[in-house]
Amino acid sequence: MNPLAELKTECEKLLVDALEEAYPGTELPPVKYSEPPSPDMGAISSPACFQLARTLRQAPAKIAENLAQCIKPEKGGVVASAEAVNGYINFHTDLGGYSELVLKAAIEGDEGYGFLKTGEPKKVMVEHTSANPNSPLHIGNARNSILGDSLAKLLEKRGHDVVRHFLVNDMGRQVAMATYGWRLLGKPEPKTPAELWVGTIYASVNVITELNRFRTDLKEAEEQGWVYEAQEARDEIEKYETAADGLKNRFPGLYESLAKTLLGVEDPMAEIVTLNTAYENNEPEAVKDVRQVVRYCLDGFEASLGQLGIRFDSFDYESDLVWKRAADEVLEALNESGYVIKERGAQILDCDWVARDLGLKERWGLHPEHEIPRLVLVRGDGTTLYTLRDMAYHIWKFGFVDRVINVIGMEQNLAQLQLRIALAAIGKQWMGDNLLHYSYEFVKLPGVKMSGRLGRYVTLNEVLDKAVELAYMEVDKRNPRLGEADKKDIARMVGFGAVKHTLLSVDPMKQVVFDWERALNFETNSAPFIQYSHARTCNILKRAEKTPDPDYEQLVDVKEKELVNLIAHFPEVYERAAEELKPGDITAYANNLADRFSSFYATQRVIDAETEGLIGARLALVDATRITLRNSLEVLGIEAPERM
RNA sequence: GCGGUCGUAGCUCAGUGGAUAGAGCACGGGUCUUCGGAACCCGGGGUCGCGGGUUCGAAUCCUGCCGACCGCGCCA
Repeated sequence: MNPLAELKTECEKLLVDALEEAYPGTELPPVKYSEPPSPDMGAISSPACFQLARTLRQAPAKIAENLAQCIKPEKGGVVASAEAVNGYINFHTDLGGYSELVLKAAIEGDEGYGFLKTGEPKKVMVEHTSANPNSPLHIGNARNSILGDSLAKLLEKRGHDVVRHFLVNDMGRQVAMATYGWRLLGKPEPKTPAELWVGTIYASVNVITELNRFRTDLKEAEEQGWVYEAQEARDEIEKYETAADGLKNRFPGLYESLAKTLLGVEDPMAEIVTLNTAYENNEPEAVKDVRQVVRYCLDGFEASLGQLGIRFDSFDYESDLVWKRAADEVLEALNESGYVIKERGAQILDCDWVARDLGLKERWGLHPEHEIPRLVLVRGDGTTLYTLRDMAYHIWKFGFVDRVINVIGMEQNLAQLQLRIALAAIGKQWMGDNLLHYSYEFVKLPGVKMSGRLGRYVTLNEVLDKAVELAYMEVDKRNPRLGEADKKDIARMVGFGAVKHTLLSVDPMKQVVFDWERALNFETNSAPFIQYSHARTCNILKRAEKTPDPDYEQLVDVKEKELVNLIAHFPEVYERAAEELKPGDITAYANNLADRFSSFYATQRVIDAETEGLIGARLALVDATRITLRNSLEVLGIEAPERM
């Protein structure tokens, strides 16, 4: 299952024995192994001599020499020899034995190859996407969805029991605004795509009311002769007018129709607040309308993400928590904790006090001097704020899972920290300990930031459509005789793969500027490149008419050794990626493997190799590559076509 | 002001204490009598933001500074 681990164990034993012989009584430092720059220098190497240099008071190179001389590989093992180079001890593997061990592990492991199981399986919830249900998913939300789903897959393969949840933020003003606009239009049936249509209504209402507001401001400023204020208003008006132009192009007549209707409304914001309050109070008419608008959006989300194979186990409505008065108990517990301050009728949690009192700063690795801002729980007028509901939501989550991973943008860093502190304040520190905010940076458009309020975004659907269209042209060009259904199927896999790979291969903490060219790149260092390599492996295997007994000793070429080494590393690469929640490690690995395979493919013949034994061995190598590429793609949520 | 994140080739990015800092794109030059050219091979191109420190060894850890972004709501 893990051939590399077997190799390491053997090296470890040889090192310990050699050390005892060369330097009796010396302890081998904790194991770390690295790969030599070239497979010609060995399959694996130990830098232990650098660590030993201090205690033994000798140069690392000298120690390595002495140690290497004492290393006596056993017969039947996979280590053939060891040599000292620059202070490293490089282990060479037995020509046939190691290749056989690795390739058999991959081929026999097949669909399970590399997915090392955890010793402590847990119930884990991954909450991701949770986009406001009043605008379409854009490429920024997509980063969240794709990361979240990949995390879920990584954890599942590790043996955890994973559920995927989506929090429906239906209590906000934004949703009320969208619903209000929909009512103004006479509650029409949505145009498609429905979520873009709803998003346009929402942004239009927002832009129109803001424009009206700033125009009034401007008029007043001009009358009063306030130069600065007037200029400020003019700048805002310009910004919103630009947004309005964009919106007018989306659904003909929609913006104009809303603008006309809103002209007759004296205070639209007041009406939106009224609708929001009615919804909060569970009034049937409001519930019916708001839920309808939310439904339009969620159906769209499910359709877009469903294409990508991303699905949820549950959609949790914030309003349900409100109607159940779930926050009441939480507030009571907080008040009993003694950490709550009252100020002009408001109730405020002193987060810094909690953190100091419970030693959370040290426990969670926060700056000890840093004062954590306090958190208002209840307003002066007695109404509650979001955090209370969020606490109730998380207590509910922890009712059936051991660990929660929230995939949420980094702008919520403080809010998520305060949430954990608040949970600790009411004696639920274990929840704080097991709540991970998986933070990521937003996606920028060249020059501007995306904004739902202004209706300014590149939608996920747009990106997917364009990617698939491009992929189709590519497939059609290369494989014109393929059936139409097959072409479409392949184009879908390739196009979606390209988009996913682009978003997964960049560190989540890095801001990315959305770039069509990069997202739709099909060349080396992309999903299509990996998929293409996979298709090639399949093709070779399909064309092989016979599968002679492999003679692994004939795999002597550097390119073959590189491939064997890479395949051997997959279990550990996966394990690390799953433990550290870094899908990017897998994209890098898969690229590397595909790259090395392409290089092998260019120079080594497989099905008409020189000898029968070599044909068999290379077929095994190709098969193991195929399996490893496919398994890598699987945890990334990218499909592996057998031809393209 | 305080806190967080980021700063690596012209561009987009890998690289969380080990050997000569790597890919792709772009640029220049090559490879097909071929299991699929979405390919392969070669080349130019780097003060790893700047300065100090820790270490046998630092892009990586610590510290100061500079720059970009985010946060510090009785919003959600």
